[in-house]
Amino acid sequence: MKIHSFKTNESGLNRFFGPLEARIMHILWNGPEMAIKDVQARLAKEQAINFNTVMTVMNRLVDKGVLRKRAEGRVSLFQPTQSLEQFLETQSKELTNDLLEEFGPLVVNHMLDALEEADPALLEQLEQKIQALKKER
Amino acid sequence: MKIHSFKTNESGLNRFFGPLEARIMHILWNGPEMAIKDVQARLAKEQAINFNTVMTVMNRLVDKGVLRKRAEGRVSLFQPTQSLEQFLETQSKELTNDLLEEFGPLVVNHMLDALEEADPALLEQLEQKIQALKKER
DNA sequence: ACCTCACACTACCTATTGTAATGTTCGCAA
DNA sequence: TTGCGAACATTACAATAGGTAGTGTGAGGT
Repeated sequence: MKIHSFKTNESGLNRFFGPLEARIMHILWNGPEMAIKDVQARLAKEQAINFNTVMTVMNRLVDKGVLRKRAEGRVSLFQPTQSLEQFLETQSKELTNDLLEEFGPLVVNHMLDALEEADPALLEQLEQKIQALKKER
Repeated sequence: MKIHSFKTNESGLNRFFGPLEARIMHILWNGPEMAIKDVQARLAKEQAINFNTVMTVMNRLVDKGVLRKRAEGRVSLFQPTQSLEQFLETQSKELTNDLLEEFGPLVVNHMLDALEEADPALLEQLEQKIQALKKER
């Protein structure tokens, strides 16, 4: 399984995951390989949460292919299959492709408007990349 | 209500709607204001479908704000609140904004790669738009 | 007065996500 | 040796979204 929906009304990891899933991924991405208990302990700092709840969700994340489970003696250790950077890289690439595929020229227009508003420096970056590409040919 | 998820594993209208919803929107976008019965008739050409099923889904689309319902005597006539062009415009703009907001510079890189593969002509369009923007300032 | 047709209301099914009780297994300690 | 406890597995229930459809209601024409 994989991520197959990008939520437009959320932000950050919540765009790809449910709220609990997102918190779990956040923890695993900002720490070492962990057991369920460890993750639960972290989550419990904010508010009480049942061990089994965490386990179920973590196992679902394994099913989805975003976490890897490894048996270490009697406990299972979990870690993301991709680094956060890789994940964002993959997702943004996929989304960008999808967007172009779906909307083509329409997106090119919005791109610049959005780019300008968001961060004019990105416009520079864009232009330089275009120049670089042209030289290649 | 509004559209709040973009499905990466689908294509076309199915990225924004469920399969039946998408077929209904497709019909309404490619024809005049219609009654449920009319839509059902169109759908039924492909395969039998219950009138009430169509009604329920169409009413949900009204709740979501993508269809407008208007009473004409005893029947209700439906039509999209936006043209397909407007809808795609809105969606692509929103998605583009979201993408930039979420990923910033990361997207700028993918954008060009994707653009080149998809359609090098778009690259030209992009460059020209950048030039135009620079002149403005 | 009643029948029909369009619409409303309600409900059930599947999938996803959050939640958690119950069941199982196995090492270690008494 | 027995049995407790920790970790995992299994199962299930709730909510939401979407597809499906039965039953209820109301108004117009006959």
